[in-house]
Amino acid sequence: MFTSSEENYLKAIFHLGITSNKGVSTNAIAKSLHTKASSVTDMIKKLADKKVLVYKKYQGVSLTSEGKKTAANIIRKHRLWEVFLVEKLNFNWDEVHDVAEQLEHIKSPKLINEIDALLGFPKYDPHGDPIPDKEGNLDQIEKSLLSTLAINEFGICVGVHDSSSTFLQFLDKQKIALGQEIIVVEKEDFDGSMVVEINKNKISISNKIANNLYIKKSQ
Amino acid sequence: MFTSSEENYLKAIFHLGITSNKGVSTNAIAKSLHTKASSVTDMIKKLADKKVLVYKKYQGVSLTSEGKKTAANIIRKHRLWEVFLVEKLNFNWDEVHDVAEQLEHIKSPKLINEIDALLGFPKYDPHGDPIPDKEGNLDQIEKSLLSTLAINEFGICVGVHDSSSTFLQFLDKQKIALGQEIIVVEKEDFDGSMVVEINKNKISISNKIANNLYIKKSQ
DNA sequence: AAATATTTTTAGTCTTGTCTAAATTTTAAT
DNA sequence: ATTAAAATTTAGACAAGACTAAAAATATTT
Repeated sequence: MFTSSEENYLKAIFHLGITSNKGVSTNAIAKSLHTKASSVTDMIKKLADKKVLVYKKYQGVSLTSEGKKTAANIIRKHRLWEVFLVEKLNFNWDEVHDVAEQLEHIKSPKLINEIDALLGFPKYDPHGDPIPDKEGNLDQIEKSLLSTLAINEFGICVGVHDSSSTFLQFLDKQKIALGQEIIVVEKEDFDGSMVVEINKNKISISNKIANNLYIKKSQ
Repeated sequence: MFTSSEENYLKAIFHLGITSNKGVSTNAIAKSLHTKASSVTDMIKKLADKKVLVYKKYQGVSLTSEGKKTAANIIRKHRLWEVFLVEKLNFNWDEVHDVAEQLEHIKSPKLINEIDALLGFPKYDPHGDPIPDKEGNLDQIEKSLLSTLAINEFGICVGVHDSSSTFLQFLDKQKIALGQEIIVVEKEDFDGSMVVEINKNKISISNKIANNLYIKKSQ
């Protein structure tokens, strides 16, 4: 069994490990958890003893299959709770993260399985992120950042990269929601901004926004 | 804000304080939390500093109104989660305690208010215990232990004293549930056992059981 | 290739919450 | 009213998880 702190490390390392095929660096973990590198060194030694990751001094870490499974399970719980909060308890998608961060550490297999069933076994959370199955498998769908689309390309909004509440509230204000069709109308080379059509409205999107919105291209 | 550990102490002291009008003793708290008296002394000093209880060396403690409110709020959360688990997630009443013990420490006013609303603002938890309102008021209903009823007295099962899973499972096996009418048919002076009629069945009840089942007398 | 910068680790400290063992106070019994 | 017993507190220790500052290893520049 793992403490909440250990679980948070596993989750962070799992997320960081997806992008890089090399080991995850101490500093990267520290940054992601808003902690100090020395604290990370202490913790990864502990987790290496528990066989959930492999650690060679100065070489970063990578999760064992046991570690991956454990991490995926925490992410599964986090995302299922997020769906529950939005679907059953009238939370907005920008309000769920902090609460799910607490709920993901509750230890009760029956609890999370029943929540899963109550929700009808959802596959994606409110931000479009896939929910790992009980074995820890996580399906990666084909998606692209809005910023990579060319003029006249179109697709469906399927997720957000940054799920900070300011960004999500911005999307709400612009009436941009997951599942909506979006078409690139204009692109400005100068600042990377673009004009898109969504919901029959043309709106101007800054480069920063376009770098945070995932699109599933339709061909 | 309070740590989970502090919250557990407040809850324990609240429960112990209901029965005694004097201060709650260090040993009683230690026993209730399965901890040592010296640990309790440390913690109550800390809680006294936080103004949630008053403490005079060797004299035990009692909660301030602030402390009572905080404790009642934790108990409110615990009992609402228990209702949720039974009503929405197919938990049996003997399975809810440990999970609720974790869930009660989740910090999110919106979460618990929405759970309350989802459940239709219940007044009692699955064991018949009253749920405090948002201000921390807890209504005490008139109830008696089954063991205190005389022959031919009858009433409604409204709660359990001991809510250990073995006792609750025993009640399930005997088809005894809250809300059912119960009549005392025979009483045995020798061992305090009794025969009662419940659900058209006559069953024999040991003294230990009769001391753990609460009845609301009908007159 | 040497010098510099960055990253990582080590060593030592701190807080929270727990413990044991010993000392003190209160309560109960003779 | 002493003495014995029980309850409580103090003192000192420990584990978890964090920190700072300094040392060591790795990367990057020149």
